[in-house]
Amino acid sequence: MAEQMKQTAASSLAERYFAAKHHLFDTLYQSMNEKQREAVYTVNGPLLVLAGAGTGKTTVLVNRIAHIIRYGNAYYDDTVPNGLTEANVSALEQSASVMSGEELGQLCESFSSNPCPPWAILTITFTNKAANEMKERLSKVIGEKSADIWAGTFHSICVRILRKYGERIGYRSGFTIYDTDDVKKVILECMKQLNIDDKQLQPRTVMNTISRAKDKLQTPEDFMNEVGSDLRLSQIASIYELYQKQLFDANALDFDDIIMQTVALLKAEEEVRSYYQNRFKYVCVDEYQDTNHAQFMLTGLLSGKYRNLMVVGDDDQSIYKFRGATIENILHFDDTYSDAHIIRLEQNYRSTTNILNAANSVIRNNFGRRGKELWSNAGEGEKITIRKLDNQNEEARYIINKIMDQVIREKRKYSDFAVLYRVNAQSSYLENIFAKSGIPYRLLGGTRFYERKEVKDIIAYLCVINNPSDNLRLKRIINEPKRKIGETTLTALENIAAYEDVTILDAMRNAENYPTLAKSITKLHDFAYMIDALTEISKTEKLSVLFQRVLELTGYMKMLEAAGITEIDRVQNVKELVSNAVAYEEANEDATLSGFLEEVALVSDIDNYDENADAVVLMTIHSAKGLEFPVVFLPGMEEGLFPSIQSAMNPEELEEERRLAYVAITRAKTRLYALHTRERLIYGKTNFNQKSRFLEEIPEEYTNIEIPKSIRQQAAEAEAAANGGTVTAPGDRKKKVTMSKEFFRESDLSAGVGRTQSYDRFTAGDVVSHFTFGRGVILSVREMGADILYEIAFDTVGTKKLMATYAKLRKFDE
DNA sequence: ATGGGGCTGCTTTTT
DNA sequence: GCAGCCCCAT
Repeated sequence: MAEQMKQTAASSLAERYFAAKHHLFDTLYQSMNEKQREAVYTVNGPLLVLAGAGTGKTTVLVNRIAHIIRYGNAYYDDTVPNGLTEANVSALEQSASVMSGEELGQLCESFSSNPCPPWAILTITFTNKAANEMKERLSKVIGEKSADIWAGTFHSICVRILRKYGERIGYRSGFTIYDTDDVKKVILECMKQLNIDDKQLQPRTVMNTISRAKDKLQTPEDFMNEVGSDLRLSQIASIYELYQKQLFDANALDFDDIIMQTVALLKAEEEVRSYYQNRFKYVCVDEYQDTNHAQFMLTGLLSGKYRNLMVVGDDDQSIYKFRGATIENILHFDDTYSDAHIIRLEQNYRSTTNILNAANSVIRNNFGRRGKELWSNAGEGEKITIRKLDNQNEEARYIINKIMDQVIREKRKYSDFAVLYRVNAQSSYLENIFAKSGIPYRLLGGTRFYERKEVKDIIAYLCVINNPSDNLRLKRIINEPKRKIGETTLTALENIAAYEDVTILDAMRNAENYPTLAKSITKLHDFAYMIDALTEISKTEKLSVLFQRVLELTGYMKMLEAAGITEIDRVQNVKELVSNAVAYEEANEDATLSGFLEEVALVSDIDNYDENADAVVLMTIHSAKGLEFPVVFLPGMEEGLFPSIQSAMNPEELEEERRLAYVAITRAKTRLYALHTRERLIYGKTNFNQKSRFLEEIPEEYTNIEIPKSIRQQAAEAEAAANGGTVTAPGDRKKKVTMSKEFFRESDLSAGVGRTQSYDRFTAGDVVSHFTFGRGVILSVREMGADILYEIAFDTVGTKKLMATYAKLRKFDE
């Protein structure tokens, strides 16, 4: 009897101890909601976090990692300390309300259970930007220790593994990474060799098919066995085989190889596998909805020993199916990991309820979801503006007017605004009009920096220096600048190289031994020796010195400079490349050529997007994933464009488009404009598109459909206000428009920004000052309709062409 | 070997 | 609309 009493007392003491412990942790993380905390505490075993847009998943990831390092499995640990007394427990119970955050943190350390060193944690993200953000936030929370955490993209982590152990599956160090451009060239070459007509079988299709095969970890043999008697597929299979051989011979990997070969390495080499499996006690994967099968296998392998695998994703934001992402990874995570814990984050901290309700109503039309409804207590907010414009230029002007209006009236920053569109092709007209407006903007996407010819050329030189087998890159630069080494000589070189089983560069060094090269011996020797000399320099000198020498010795800079003004942009780009190399050198103590080339191969434009720059940002919806903006414009919400014409037939693709629409809507915090036009010029054709079905899916209660005033109405107003000035709408028809006394107004068809009643006229040579660009000198003046196009050399931003009505120039006075 | 001119064909999203 | 390709003339 007495024994029993004692036990009850002990267990209730233990219960109180656990309750107090939990309460202390809950207080420590009181800025988070219950679900978020649950995710932080759940450190052991497979964990799936379904995190809707804006639900604070990065916060969860960062805090969970910090928690693992400091406290381990403290929260769910069920051991009761020895000699627990009533006094201990009451002390704990009272601590939460009296302690500071720091003291609480200290106290909680006493509950630690298997805390984990930072080097045993791996976090995988999708973009470098996300990886950097993760590292930054981690270093804020846990300080220096964060440097030891492995945080990177799938590709950067795999490259790191391959650099270390790739030799075990036949890759030499210093391997090259081929981008889509390179891949296409190799594919075309393979097709030519195999006598497959590139008109009957599109290289694009071949590339995609091979890429999908690699996502599924299919080797050329696997693929060959699977295709059966299908002619097209067996053609692709033979291309795949040859392609893979060519890449391997060039010591090169494409993007898909980086993942696939790492998986192959981990599967084949027990020693390597157990090295990483022992090392990584905790593995976290962000954006899990965008992973493919190979990446699924990879995370499974890396976390294989401890099985502490956390994946975070949102099935509703899966928008990369087209490049092999399988939403099944997230939909079936709990099939594979039957003991998986699942947590849903549904409280949104980003947007107003009107925006969220609109997003929810759109995504609800998709089947095959895990089901999730975002909510927020940010208040109802403004309704979504839906507006029809006449054409894409009016649409762009509408956007500019709204931005200028809100910058002036609401004191918003330019960086509060984002213009998000479906296809990059939309960027050109937007950019044109933005450029004229004088509004600072940044355009992401389009031709990327590292895809520019001159940049790729210089990189190609460095690749050849780094990897002499890289024949593709060698061919790119062998005659750039012109060295009079043409098609004939090159073919001869390739034949010799293949026959002798040496590199093209070797064949060049030994040119004198081959009659077919007789005419070019000196030219070939010169080139090979130049590469040799640069290779020597690369071994002893710093990266920045190597860069200078490459520009000099190859004659590349001279070639650009000789071309004069027409190539001035290219000179700039090359210089920017050099400064990137210098920056890389400064940021990395052990800066190597391989390392730099690797970074170059794996960065994207979005990684360089600087959130601090005060500029409107223009980009595709895909690039905007993970970002948020107070005000978002969605131009081109039209059938045929969004959803795109090619998805209309296919229900699955249509669902992906709808998810993309969901991503687009949920980028906005407080204000959203969805725009569509009567006619649209795109890809050189004018289309008359219906309003997008996604807009029809938003209930009226959340939207405000703006009706433009009719032209007649405007004319009447103009009559009434006799003090108005005459302006001409860009493009055409003179009409009278009232100019308001206000700084500017939005008038529906004319749409101009800052059309003051009159503006000064300048002539070439005048010194002017601009709202954002500052001081500049007028270079040229051109009448354009009723407007004037000024070319102005600004002190800070270089030469720009601005329309007088938008630029709002003032005479410069000291 | 090179450079220009004209033509075709392709345009969804990108680590 | 435009990039990249091919063919032809130098």
